Amino acid sequence: MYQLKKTFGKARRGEFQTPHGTIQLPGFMNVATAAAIKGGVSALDLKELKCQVQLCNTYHLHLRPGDETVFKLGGLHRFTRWDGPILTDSGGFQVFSLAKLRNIQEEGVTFASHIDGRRIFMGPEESIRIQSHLGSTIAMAFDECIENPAEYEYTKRSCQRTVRWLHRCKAEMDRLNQLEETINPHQMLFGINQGSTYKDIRIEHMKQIRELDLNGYAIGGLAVGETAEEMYEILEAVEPEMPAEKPRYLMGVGTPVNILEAVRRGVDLFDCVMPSRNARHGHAFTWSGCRNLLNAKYTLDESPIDETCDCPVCRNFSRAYIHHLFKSGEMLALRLTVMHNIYFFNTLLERIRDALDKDTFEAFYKDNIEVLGIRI
RNA sequence: GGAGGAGUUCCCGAGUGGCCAAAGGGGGCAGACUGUAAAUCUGUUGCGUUUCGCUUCGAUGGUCCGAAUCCAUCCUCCUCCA
Repeated sequence: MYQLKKTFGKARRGEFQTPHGTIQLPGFMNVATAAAIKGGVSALDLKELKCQVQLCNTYHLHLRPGDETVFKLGGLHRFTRWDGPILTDSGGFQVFSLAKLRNIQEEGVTFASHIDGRRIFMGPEESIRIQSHLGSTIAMAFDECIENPAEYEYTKRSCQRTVRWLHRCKAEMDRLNQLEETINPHQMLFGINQGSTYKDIRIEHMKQIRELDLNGYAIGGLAVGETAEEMYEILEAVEPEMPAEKPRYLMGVGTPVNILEAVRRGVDLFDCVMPSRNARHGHAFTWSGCRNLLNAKYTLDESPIDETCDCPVCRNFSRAYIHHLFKSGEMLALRLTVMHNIYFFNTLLERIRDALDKDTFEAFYKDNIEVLGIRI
């Protein structure tokens, strides 16, 4: 259940009530693909890092340990010891990212497992069944995330199929939520808008999927090669067609600048691997730009990653120490930098919410939009 | 004392007459990363006045139009035999 509390222009300050707690919006979801945030961060750390929601992946958990296994272990919440909301991605992104290993048909998609090469079939029903087994708070519809650039006619046909898949997802979810053994009988379903960079297809697709009265709506297939400007234009085109009384989720996005720009265009929810993946490569986000802790200039630098940050890492450790840990191949380097970056992204969204609450969003935007994009 | 083997650019290591400033790793320096096939990938790594010049393959001397590569002497290290 979504409650819109305040707006500034298109920007929305809201709350989303779920069976696992209320998500303050705009919000960031922390990506834990295989039921763990890469870099060694567990549910024990997440509260301290201001995490509201975890995102796990249907495809990965289906392959290993298997959704049946997670089901037998009581679902993702019990398995990972995270009691807050969990969103599961449907496997739709793997239709895009595993392009060389898959084959798309009306019924669904056949993948060659990236682990052992065996063929696995996943369609709307399979994806929803797996997500039901995982017991996530929010399930995502099974879609085709189209690569960029895409041909107009192909995009149109793909989106029509994604609509048919969405109806099948909804029917399967309604059925499974009725079953007695279902872990989370109140599992929610979000639909996903596609259409590549074609605004007319995007708009038409959005109009079709909003008919289903789902719990939320996502915009997918962005940040896959198009420019940031193109992405913003698509957001501006699609946003008026999105239901105002439902959360809006921009999938896989993005940089701090992307997030700020998207909030300004009416988006409520984000997820991105960037805080964790970039951290593993030494890249830290700060309130004065991003820095690479592997750079030699940090060898004797006793400052924290970010002088203005009050995360557990910045309160205790120096750039010089973390630089050394990276150089020495210590896994603590990854853990500390991932923790900082996750805290940074969650704090970014928290400050956006504060600014909306205090009617200072425009000033916040102006103060930060330039600096968040620079390299230091 | 005798016999054999080896010394290559920051490190390991390929190269046995010209296509060699010298493969491949590692290390160093930097870059990329957006619903995670990613603790991954890419570039670069002798010096300079940079479509060219200079110095460099243990040291010195030599053969040759041309030497990391062939010859001589020396230095250092390793293995085996006494």
